[in-house]
Amino acid sequence: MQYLRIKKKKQFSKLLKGGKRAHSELLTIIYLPDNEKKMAVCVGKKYGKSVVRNRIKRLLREAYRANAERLSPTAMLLIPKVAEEYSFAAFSREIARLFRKEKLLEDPTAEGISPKCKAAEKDGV
RNA sequence: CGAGCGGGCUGCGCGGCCGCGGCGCAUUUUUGCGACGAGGAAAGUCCGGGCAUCGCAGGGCAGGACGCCUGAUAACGUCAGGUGAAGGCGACUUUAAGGAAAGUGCAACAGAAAUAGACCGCCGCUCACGCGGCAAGGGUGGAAAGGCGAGGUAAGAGCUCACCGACGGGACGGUAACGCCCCGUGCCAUGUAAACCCCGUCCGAUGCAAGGUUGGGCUGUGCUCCUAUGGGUUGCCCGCCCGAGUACAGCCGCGAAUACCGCUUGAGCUUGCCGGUGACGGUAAGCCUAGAUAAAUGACCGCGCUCGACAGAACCCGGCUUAUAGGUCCGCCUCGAAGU
RNA sequence: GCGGGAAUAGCUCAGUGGUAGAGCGUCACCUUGCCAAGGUGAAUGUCGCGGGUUCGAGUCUCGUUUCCCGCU
Repeated sequence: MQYLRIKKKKQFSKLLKGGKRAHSELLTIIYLPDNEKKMAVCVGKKYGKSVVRNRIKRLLREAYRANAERLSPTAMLLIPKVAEEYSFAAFSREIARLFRKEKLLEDPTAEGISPKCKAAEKDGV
């Protein structure tokens, strides 16, 4: 599953200015239609030490990757909320829910999620 | 068997599958394959270096750091071995440990008195008031003119003597710190130098966001400060150097907190041998072991167990300090109890 | 990443090594028919935390925690 990383300051300010926002209990996404799939993760110092911050970034990137299969070309910024614990299953479930809610999937008739997420949902974490 | 002391090692493992980072080789333009990919503290940024730029190839003042001795080292505030002191029955541990006889400051309260004296007291003279002698005892304090015993005395006092301590001199051992012995001096005088300070040793400043290359070139119009009351150079002084900053318009290549270099082969790691009590040094062979830049290690499944702590490289090394679930090993180590 | 600084009463700040203070706020009383203003009095600190030096640390010193600022 290919996607690009957002790196330039210009792209960030464009996204923050004109992007649409969607919230859930665990995270906020800011997105804007683009010609390619782009994403970035935003984890500042308030989340904890470097080990904790790295952990959050990895979990978010992996959760995005697992759900980005049928995503329409969109630039997206993922911002988690401060919590005691962070888990992949919860992030993945929330991202999938937000994508459906905001109708960002290319084929809206197919309600299917990746088998990985189904397993995660079964665990009910 | 119990309680300790000192020192070291390790920091979940195996397999499958999807994914990430740079590298190499193919493929030729985005894919495939391959090996590699965080730590003992990567942390705090407390010291010391390398490297780079600036200054100078000059000096002085100020400031800072360190401080028993010898050694190790590129260097250190680090390390090793030793000395003294303090603590512990002991194995052992801790130690910013020069100078108070260069000078200055401070020592609240209490206490008679804080570097200087006599409150209670003791003794002599006197009917008494009082005068004189004394510093043993009491009391205050962190500290009150070495300690303790004997002689001595009116009472006392190193006044005298023995022992211990202090100071001075000498011999011996040791590279030295120092140790030990002998002789002498009755002992002119508290503590604090992590108070100023003195003595000795060392230190130019700034830090990879250092710094370099590209980032256009040319032309025109200007503006600001200025040949010394300015600017730069280290906090200051002497000395030294002299131009600097910026706006607008035009043409071809259009990302600029960017791209590339610095950027990982180095006081490197492993093993053996040699020298040294040791830190460490020498030598031979082998090895290449992260290099990102909105910043790489994650998700899922299966198995095992003690159910996995502290924690993530950002120019690189040597230390220090702080955090750390546990597991495990070593020592003709120490103490206690019981038995032989 | 690199370099600086701060922490004292509820708040804003003082504080030579010797009993921790000021202003505002709080509480009680006086004044008033009542409130405000005014007056009188009182309470309030592990001096961020843990060692060390000292007879004695808010102060000196070492470590540590949290916060703030500067450098592109």
